[in-house]
Amino acid sequence: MRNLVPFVKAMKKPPRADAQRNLDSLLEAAKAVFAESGVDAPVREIASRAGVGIATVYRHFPQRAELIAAVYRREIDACAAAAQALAREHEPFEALTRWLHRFTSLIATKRGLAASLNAQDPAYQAVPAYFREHLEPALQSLLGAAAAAGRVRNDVDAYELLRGIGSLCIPVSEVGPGYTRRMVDLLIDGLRYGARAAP
Amino acid sequence: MRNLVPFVKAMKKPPRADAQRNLDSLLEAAKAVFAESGVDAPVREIASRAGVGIATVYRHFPQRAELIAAVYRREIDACAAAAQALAREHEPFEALTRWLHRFTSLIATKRGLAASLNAQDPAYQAVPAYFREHLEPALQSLLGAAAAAGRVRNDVDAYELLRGIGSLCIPVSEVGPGYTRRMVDLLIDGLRYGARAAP
DNA sequence: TCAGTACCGGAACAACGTTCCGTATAACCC
DNA sequence: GGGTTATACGGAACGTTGTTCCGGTACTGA
Repeated sequence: MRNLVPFVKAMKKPPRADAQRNLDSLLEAAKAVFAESGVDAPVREIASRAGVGIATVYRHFPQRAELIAAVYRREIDACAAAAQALAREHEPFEALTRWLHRFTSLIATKRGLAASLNAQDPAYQAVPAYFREHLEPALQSLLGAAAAAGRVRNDVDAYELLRGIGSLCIPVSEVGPGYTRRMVDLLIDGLRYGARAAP
Repeated sequence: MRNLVPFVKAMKKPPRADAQRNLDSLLEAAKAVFAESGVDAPVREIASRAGVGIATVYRHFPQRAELIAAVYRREIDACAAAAQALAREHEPFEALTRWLHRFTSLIATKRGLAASLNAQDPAYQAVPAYFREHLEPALQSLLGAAAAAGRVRNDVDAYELLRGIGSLCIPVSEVGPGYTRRMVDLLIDGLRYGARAAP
């Protein structure tokens, strides 16, 4: 039988029951508050909705960005996972555009998420980091496949494209509905301009 | 001789000499502070640099956006004026791209300006308004000429393009130098995709 | 049941935008 | 030049946020 000591050492004690309860209601409250007031909602509002003190929020999430990432983790992971399915079911360019549109609505439908993704404030830095870590590989492969098929140019960096679309998802005043979609499509058409089949 | 009364009535009294002095040092101070700390710099910092009280700032510029617009008014106007010269000296598509790049650097080189251009806070609303009023007509004519020449598609709205580029100018972390330029060029290539000569 | 400690809540501090009001002074008239 | 008035001034004060600190609470394990 293998020596279990290293595993036992690596295991950390489970958190206290009340701490876990608080964490759960915190995530639930944050999700609700983010939905109705945007991700910049005051910490106090999230805390009071969760029925906990302010310090409890900071104890679990020293940086606001970690809370944001935790709330949207599932959706981000699902978006990343969708890339493989799309690649199987569609030809490369179609898969790419469908995924980019999915990514767009992931970001654009959460009020303030796009803005926080692009914020300079160091408290938000973990948000783009989480996005990069999970979504860049997904886009990378779709982009590579479409380029190999000669449907898009091959000189565009996946992460930069991710950030560019993220910027275009920031809501803007005085524009008609569908603005974000039109701009993202324009960027996608830019990908197609000058595409050449691989030699 | 024409009746001068309506004109006299329309003329407003010149401001008090000290008020004008304060306005001047305020603009100068704001320009300096914006350059070194970005356009989000605290009002107190601008006031103290100008040697005036906080209330004086608010008296002249009730909305922060008005101060921003006032500081950059000259550069915005110059950018608008450049459109005509470019249209004279270059063929339509070349004129369009040169102008878009000029617009890009106007925005991207002022720290925080792009972000304030896209902010949702109503206190910043006058910034996009000023940009729209002065720059949309300029872009409109360049875009129309390039579309008429069949060099770019004709289904893109000038104001939306302005806002899209504005969003892409928001600085982003973890990307290499030239990111903004690459994204703007990608958008421009999108304009070219599917262009048809006018019938 | 009881000790020890992990965890809690809210007061407290700092930074900022914004408003208010008593005071100072430039402009005008005589 | 001197007095009067409207204009403009400055900074204190208030409300809202992010963030930290600390005295107290209550869960866990024996």
